[in-house]
Amino acid sequence: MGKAENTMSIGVLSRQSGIGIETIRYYERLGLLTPVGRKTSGYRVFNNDSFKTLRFLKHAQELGFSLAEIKDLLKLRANKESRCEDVRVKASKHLQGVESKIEKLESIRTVLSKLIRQCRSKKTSDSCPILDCFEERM
Amino acid sequence: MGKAENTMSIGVLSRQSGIGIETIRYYERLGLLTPVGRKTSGYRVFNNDSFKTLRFLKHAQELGFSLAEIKDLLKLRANKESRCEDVRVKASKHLQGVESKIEKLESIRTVLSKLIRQCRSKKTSDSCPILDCFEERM
DNA sequence: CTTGAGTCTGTAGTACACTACAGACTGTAT
DNA sequence: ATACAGTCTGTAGTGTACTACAGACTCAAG
Repeated sequence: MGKAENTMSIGVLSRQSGIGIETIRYYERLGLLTPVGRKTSGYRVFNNDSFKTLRFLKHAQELGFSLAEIKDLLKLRANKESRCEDVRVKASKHLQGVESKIEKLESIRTVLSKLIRQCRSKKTSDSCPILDCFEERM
Repeated sequence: MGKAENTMSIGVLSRQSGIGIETIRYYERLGLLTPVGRKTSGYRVFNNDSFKTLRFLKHAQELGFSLAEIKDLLKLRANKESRCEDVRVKASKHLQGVESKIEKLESIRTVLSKLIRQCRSKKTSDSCPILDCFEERM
């Protein structure tokens, strides 16, 4: 053991995580990722935990969590106490949001595909069902 | 007949359409809605067509079209020539975008609800399946 | 004629998640 | 010693769709 701390500069972290340097600094400004320290020169020092945090962040982001939500999740991850319940609640709320987005998009899909079908099968060549629909009052 | 042109000020148009004055002026800047004229004072003059254009815009927006897409649609609406085909193509493209968004959201929903279920039914109280998942490499 | 509401232009702010600089300093290899 | 890559801070720009505001002008009613 000893001091094999696995530290790295921001450039290395960036290359390893596939996240841009500017983006990493941006995450720091938002309080999502704090360097483990600084060199006397002011250079940020990161370690493997930083890398894990970034991976966590990316995964959460891929599931549609905003950076603000992710900030909360990271806090829960840091506190080892009773976080699982809270995480589940946050995830459930987020799931609800996802589901309502899906519903909205599905109703849009229904309307749109109906209009496109009408348009394709229309006989009267002078008016466009889609444009007509958009002009009508609801 | 005669000159019952049904003109109105921006404030009246705003109230009738439910769209804010600033927003109407913003639409004008983007080239989506041009007043039919100006008074000597510089006041914008609108008419019933302006109202119809705004209604068109809102309906298209409710179906998820961006203002840039709507600008194109409005151009097609203005040209009386062979627009229906073009409109259908634009609508179909938009529908594809909607469908791919739905797919993405559905896969998110699947993953999320699975994680939440795992979390609810877990026995081991020390680790959180959701947090664990986010930390894992893909 | 005065008051108050309406409107004008131009600019800037909001939210979100980045992205891009300028200008200065540091670290490393030759 | 010097070149060059890496990093620093702070500020500003991107895209989307608004929204707000300052300061000036106009319009209608009493």
